[in-house]
This record gives sequence, structure tokens and C-alpha cells, in this order.
Amino acid sequence: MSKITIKDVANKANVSVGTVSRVINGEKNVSKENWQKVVKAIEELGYVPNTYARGLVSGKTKSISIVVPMIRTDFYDRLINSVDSVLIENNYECSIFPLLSEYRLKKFLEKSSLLYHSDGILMSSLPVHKLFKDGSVPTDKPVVLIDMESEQYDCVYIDNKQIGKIAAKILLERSSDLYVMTFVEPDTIFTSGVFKKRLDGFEEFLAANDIQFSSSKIFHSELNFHYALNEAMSILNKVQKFPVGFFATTDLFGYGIVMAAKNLGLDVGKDVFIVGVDGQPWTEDIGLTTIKQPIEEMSELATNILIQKINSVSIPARKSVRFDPLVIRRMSA
Amino acid sequence: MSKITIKDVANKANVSVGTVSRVINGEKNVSKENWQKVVKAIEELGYVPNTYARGLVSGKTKSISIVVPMIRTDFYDRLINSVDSVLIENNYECSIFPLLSEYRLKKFLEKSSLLYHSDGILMSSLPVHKLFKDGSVPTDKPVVLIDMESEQYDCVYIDNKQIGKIAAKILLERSSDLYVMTFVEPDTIFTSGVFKKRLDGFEEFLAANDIQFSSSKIFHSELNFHYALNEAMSILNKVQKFPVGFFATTDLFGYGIVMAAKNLGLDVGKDVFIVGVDGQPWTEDIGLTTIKQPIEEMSELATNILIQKINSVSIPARKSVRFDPLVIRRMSA
DNA sequence: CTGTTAGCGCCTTCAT
DNA sequence: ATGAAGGCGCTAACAG
Repeated sequence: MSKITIKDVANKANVSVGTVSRVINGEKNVSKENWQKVVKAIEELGYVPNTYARGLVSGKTKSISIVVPMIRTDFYDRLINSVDSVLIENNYECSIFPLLSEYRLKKFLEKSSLLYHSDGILMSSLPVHKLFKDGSVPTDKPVVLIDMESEQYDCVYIDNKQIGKIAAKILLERSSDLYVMTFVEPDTIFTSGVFKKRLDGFEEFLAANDIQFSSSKIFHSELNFHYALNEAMSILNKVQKFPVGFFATTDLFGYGIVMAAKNLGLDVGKDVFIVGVDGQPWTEDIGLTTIKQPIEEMSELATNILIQKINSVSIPARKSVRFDPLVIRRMSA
Repeated sequence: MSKITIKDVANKANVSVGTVSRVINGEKNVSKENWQKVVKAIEELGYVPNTYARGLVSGKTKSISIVVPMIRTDFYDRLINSVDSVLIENNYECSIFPLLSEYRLKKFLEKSSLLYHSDGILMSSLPVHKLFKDGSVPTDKPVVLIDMESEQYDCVYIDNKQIGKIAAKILLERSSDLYVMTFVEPDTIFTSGVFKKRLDGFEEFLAANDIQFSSSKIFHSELNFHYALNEAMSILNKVQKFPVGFFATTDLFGYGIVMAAKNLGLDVGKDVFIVGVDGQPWTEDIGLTTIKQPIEEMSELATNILIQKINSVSIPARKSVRFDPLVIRRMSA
């Protein structure tokens, strides 16, 4: 912590602290002469305004908090990068708070958490209504949700049921013998239930079109390539008649199915049709048809909404923006 | 922001602000009676201490910053979780700052960055000497490095050259026809050069034992399973005589080689020997011998050192702790 | 053990 | 356009 304060700058520049304050806050009514003297003094002294003092007075920190369930996946990596790009333009910083554990959640339930010491909060893929008592985030700061629908907060999301429906529609064009590989989220307060929604949408579409679909065609895997590959091998080994179609509720599973098919000498796009979800960049290499969430656009919009809320005096109307999934057709379906 | 202040609590509890301050800071010399009155008042009012005011006067926030190059990998996931577990025990919080871009780095170069508004900084896998002008982090707060050696800062690291040497030693027991699959880090200020060090160690060991090794045996892949698999297939297809040994500078590549060998009907542990690096949990499933960095222990130690530095009045001696890699032998070598 | 009080560094009137 | 001065909420030192 440098011990240079606004006072030192004022002394050095031969002006009052008020003038220095005006300069560092970019106010207009300062003479050119004084402005330059102050800037010079700041430079020479290496002065840095004290954020705590500033926060104490104004309550603003030019920073926001991003809360995510985890940080190990491409999804959140892209999300955070997109958010950051908007923040940079607006001269904001961000801290990232992964909801790592039950204990960490307890901390986040307390108003005193670091999380709430920023100007606003961006939450991604978190079931706010389950997570917090009263279903509310314990803060008066603006909150915007990404990848999660809400009745209470501003939100930018995608309809995961719709993803399932689209997958069903695409696959039905190719085969009526359909399988699903999905992930069973443990039903905790942490989980958002997106996998379930995708599956629900899939089944709903089939039902609406009078297609028989037995739950014995639903297979489960861990979020791990190795698992998915093994599971896919075992499923494909038992298939009697081709072609068959697979709804992979995440691209990773689609990858496993593609590799399994190749290992077994099956022809992807002829014997085996596959639709994945997420639009990972590498799906192109393996020719996997995939349904993409426009993460970048969603994140950027959410960030812009948040910044707008932070800076508006009156309370703007709540926005609930639904994005449509993007279908990227490739060889696999 | 609740507008309840320490004064309101003092009024309600019929004590002075000093007493309230003592209670919320857990100091001992407060009568049981007053303590309870204060706690009750805090509860009823929903009082939350203002962090900015606190930070302004004491300079302490009970939080630390973690700086990592990225957040998408298992490595940093495990690291952050381990750090967090120690922080929880000590009633600290953390914010995470991924060094996402060149622009973000510029922000981190400024003393005013949010990054430095915590009580201490933990940096992982970042070449501090290249990153910052003067090779110093622009702060007076304690800094501890993980996974990076330093002459200047406290650090907890592993010798990546040693990893390469160990791999060479293991593989030489099985075959003298050795290959390497590694990743070429672009040489930017962001990169730590661990892959290069692993390779250097490998080559040094061979040279020291008078084993011929041509650089044409070194192959490169992206950090992506798909790539690694393809590369491994292409290498193995050209091999004339088995057995051969592979040093995979990260487990992911080892996985690709295992899969490629299986695809080609080769016997891992007989035709093809493989040593990976990182000790990923899934290496067990595929029988991959791997050299592990004890990330958990390293992270916990680094965190403890940091907390100790934060809380000590005198400046403790600089600690530089080198961990030894852990070899986990499995079927593949 | 408890109350009082002087700042911490800054922003923001209010005069000038 | 500028300076002076009063807090913001809290801690810590001191006096009792």
C-alpha cells in the first residue's frame, strides 16, 4: 500500500485536495493549468487513490462480481471472457467467485461476503430460487442472471427444452430408433437441471409426434470422455439394426459416440446419427452436428444490462431476454 | 447496502461503539452480558460491518486474491479448491483473477487494480519476472507463488526438469526407442515454459546416460484430445519395430497415445510404453503411468505461508519450497 | 472491562 | 474555478 495520499498530491501541485479530487474524477471545472499540475504531481508521486476510502464515501468500486458454479469447463471460460471484454470497454474490473462447496455457499449467503462489495453481480447457471433463502440474493446491488430464467431478476437465458426438441426433430429425419446419452445431475441446490430440461424437451417432441420412446433407450454417463466412450461402445455393441440416432445432451458425449462408432467400424452419418449440444469448436473437426448456445452474445448482453443498471438513477424495467439456440449441421446428422 | 451502522447497534444495545467493535472483531475483553446484548442487537438490526470503512482504517479485508493464467483445466480447479479449503479454516475469502488477455494484464500492472485490494496475493504458474516491469508485482502486500520458482518471492514449486528425468529413467527400463509428444507453448510473457523444462530434463537424462536421441523423435500436439489421438496414430503407424516408449508431457497426450495404440491393435505395456504427467484421476481407468505434481499439498502450503505472512508483524524469512514429483506406476510403463 | 475520540483517505457541499 | 471543512463507518489508542 503506497502511503501517498490525495493530500500529498495537493501539496506537491500547490492546489487543494478538492481540486485533486476533481481531477481524478474527471470533472470539468478545473483550469487547464491546475489540471496539468495535478496530473504531473500524481505521475511523479505514483499516487493511487485508495479504493476503501472511495468506497466508503461513494459506494462505487468500478468492479462487478461474477458467480459461477464451477470454472473448469469451456462454457464458463467463454462466458467469463465475453463478460470481461465488455467490462474492459467500460473500464470495469471483475472478480470471479466459483461456488465451490456447500461451505462457500454459506459464506455467499451472508451479506458481508466479498461477493457483494462490488457494484453489481452477474450470476451464471445458478438456481437462485433454490440457493438463497427467500430466493433472493442478499444484496441491494443490481443482479443479472445468465443462463437461468427468473421471475425476479433481469435474466438472459436459453430454453433448454427447446434444445431437446430441436435435437429430436433433426434425428427423426434420419432414423426412428433413437437413443439418448445424458448426465444425471445430482438434485442438490447447486444444480440447474439443464440436462433434465433437454431430455424433457426431447421426449415431449417425440410424444407430440406420436413416436414411441422407451426410457430404456436413455443412457447415462459421467462428464468425462472416457466414460462416454465406454458407454457408447457398450450401447452400440448391442444395437441390432442400423441406422440409429443419438441425442448427446452435451458435445462431450457426442464425441464419445463418434469415437465408439469409428472403433466399431460404423459409419457416422449413415449408420449412426448424432446430435450434440454446446457448439464446441472441436465439433467441426469430428463432423458433429451440434446445438449451440450463443454464450458470447448472451454474456455480452447480460453485462451491458448490468452496467446500465449500475449507472441508472431510476430503476430500469426488468428485462428477461430469451435467446434461441443455434443449430450447426455437420456430417453426423 | 444496509444503512445500519455500528452506531445504531451501539444505541440499541446501550453500549458504546467501542464495545460493538470489540464484539464484531472477536476480542476477548467484553463482559458476557454486553456481548450478548450486542449480538442480539446485531441480529435484530441485520447489521453488516462496512468493509470499506474497515479496510480504510485497518487495511485488512480478510480476503486474498488468486491469480491464475486460466481457469479451464483440472489443474487450476484442484489448486483453487485446495487453497479455498485452507482459507475456509482461517475465515478468509478469495477472489479469482484469471489473466485472460493482454489487456487484462495491463490492468494488473496498475497498482490500483482490484487485485491488490486484498490482504495478500497468490499467483500460480505465472512467470512474474517476465510479466511485470522490474519483475515485481506492483504491491506491498505479501505475495506467494505456486508452481513457479523465484529468487524474490516466497514460492512453492516443483522441478519440471526432474519430471522429464524421471520419465526418461522409467521408459529406458522398457525400451531404448523413445518418442516424445509435447506441446509447444508460444513464447509470450504469459507462458511459464513448463513443457520445455520437462523435455529438457528428459533429454538431459538421456544425454547423461549416453543414449542417442534425435529431435526427429519429438512430436507436437495441441492441448486437445482429438489432436493428440491423430498425432499418435500417425506416429505409431510409422513405427517399424516394437516396443517403443513415449514420454507424454501431459496426461492428455498419454491418453491419446493409449487410444491410438488400442485402435491399432497394439498392446499398451508390451508394444507401447507410456509415461504421462499430471496424475489425473482418470489415468487410473486407462492404466496410464503418470508423474504427479502434488497440487493439493503445494497449494495448501502456499496458502498457509501467505496467511502467516499476512498476520506476522515482522517480515518472516523468504521460503522457497521444492516438492518432489510423485510417480504412479500403472500398466503402461 | 468500557467509553471517548482522533483519525483512515476521500468526496461533496458551501462559501468564496 | 477553487479552497475549506464536514462527514462516510470503523478501529485503535487512551483514559478511566
